[in-house]
Order: sequence, then C-alpha cells, then structure tokens
Amino acid sequence: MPELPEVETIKNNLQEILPLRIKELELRREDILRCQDYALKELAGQSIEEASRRGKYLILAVNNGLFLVFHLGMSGRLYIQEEENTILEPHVHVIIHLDKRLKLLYQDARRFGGLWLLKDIDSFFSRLGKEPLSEEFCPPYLEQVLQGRQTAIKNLLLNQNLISGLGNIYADEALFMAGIRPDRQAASLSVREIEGLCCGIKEVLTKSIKYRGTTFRDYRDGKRQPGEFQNHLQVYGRFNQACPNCGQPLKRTRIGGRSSHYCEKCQH
DNA sequence: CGCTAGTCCTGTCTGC
DNA sequence: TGCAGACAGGACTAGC
Repeated sequence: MPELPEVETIKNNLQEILPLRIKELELRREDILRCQDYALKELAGQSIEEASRRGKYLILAVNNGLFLVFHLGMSGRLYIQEEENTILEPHVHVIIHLDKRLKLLYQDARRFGGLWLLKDIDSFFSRLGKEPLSEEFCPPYLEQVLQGRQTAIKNLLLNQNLISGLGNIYADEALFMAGIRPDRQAASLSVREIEGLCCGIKEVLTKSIKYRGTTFRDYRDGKRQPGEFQNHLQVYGRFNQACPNCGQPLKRTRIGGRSSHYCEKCQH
C-alpha cells in the first residue's frame, strides 16, 4: 500500500533517469484514466522533465505544460523496464514507451489507483492537507487540525485533506512513537502530546524513505525492488507479538474500518 | 457540518 | 482438493 515514503522512493528512482522523451502512451484499460484534460496524442514526442510527489500522488511534468499524475491505490506499481523486455505481467494497464530503449509501466491488480492527465495540477491538489515533511507542518498546525474534533486521532491522521501522505501503516507507527492510543479522541491531546505526534510522524516517514518504503506484499519501487522498512516496523502487522518497548503482546482493534495496532501499556 | 458505513477491486488465506 | 467466504484498505459518497 503505497503511502508517502513509497511514492517518494519511486519519484526518486524516476528523477534519476529523467529527462525521457515519450514515444507513445499505450492505454490498455480505459477505466484506469480518472481524468483527461488533453488527448493522448499530445504527449507523443514530448519530454518528461521532472518527477515530483504530492501526498500519495506521483507527478510527471511534461515539457509542454502537461502533467501525468498517478495514484497507486492499494496495489499499484510504477516501474521502468527495458523496451525489449516483452514479458507482459498481468494487470499492466498503462505502458509509456520512452526513448533510451525504456518504458514506464503502470500495473495495478486491484485498480484502486489510477492516472489523471491534467493541465492544471494546482486546483487538483488544492484540497490536500499540508505535507507532513514540510516546515509548515508543525505542532501549531496539528493543534489547529485536531481542535474540536470528537473522532479518534487515527481517523484524522488518515484524512488526506488535513495531512497528506499518511496511510494505515505510518499512522499506527507514528502514534506508537508518540505514546498515543489510536482511539484517543483527537481534541483530548495535550500540547506536549501533539508535539510528540508531530515529531513521530516526521521521524517515521523520514526513516521509511531511508529504507525505500515498506513492502508487505505488493509494493515495488521504480526499479521493481521491494522496500526494507517492513523490517523496522514496531507495531503495524505485529498483532500479539511483543511490544518493542515493554515486551507485552501488541493489541489490534478496528478504527474507522481499518485495523489498528498499538501497545496497551505504552500508549495512552 | 461531522461522522459512519458502504463501495470499488482481486490476490491470498482460512475453514469446511 | 476444491470451494466459499473473509480480509486487506485509499478515496469517495450516501445518509444519519
């Protein structure tokens, strides 16, 4: 499940080899296109100049002002392959044929993800919350976000319109690092706890990027390599295993329809 | 407006 | 061995 660190890793992989010229965008499934502001033909002969990321979205900027925006959903993969490699895996929905004998493939079994062909990305991203690794994401911002909210803190961390890029894995990890139970009422957090949570969010994301993301099953980076942060997770997916802090078996519960992992003793 | 539950989707796992 | 059902969840939407 590609969250911020996974998309950041893919972005870094692609940025290394840009610019690349587009020969043709081959759309193998129409319904993977979520929005189309321009014709596919307009991409032919143009150059992908820059890869960037906003929240969990990966953005490819084309030299004539067009954008390709991918969201990988649950099972999406975006990776580079050599053009002469003709082995076609199942669920490859988009193939972007490039120069330098390369192609960029979008593969997504569950199809929760998609591709947006946009001319204006500012309005597209205007609803997204602040980037958790930016300077403007700070305790006062988090405090403002939590103010008056009755829902569980975990639900707010997953709301992309408030904080962009956190998913189920890193929300659980950040709450563990901050010593806060995922079902705590958001508005009940003290200033000190908010500071700890802000710090925990930044720390877990930074560390995961360093390990090139978390591969539970589906995730692969832009070179089709799995990440390594799954070996450093403290609570996510570790139900009934020992808490790395106190040794007590970790708990699992459901919050907002999502599985949530925490330590009863270390989180309050 | 805030929040919950349902929806989309398919590979993988569990139980009979 | 095979099949049915549960489960995973990001983002959106309907409804209370």
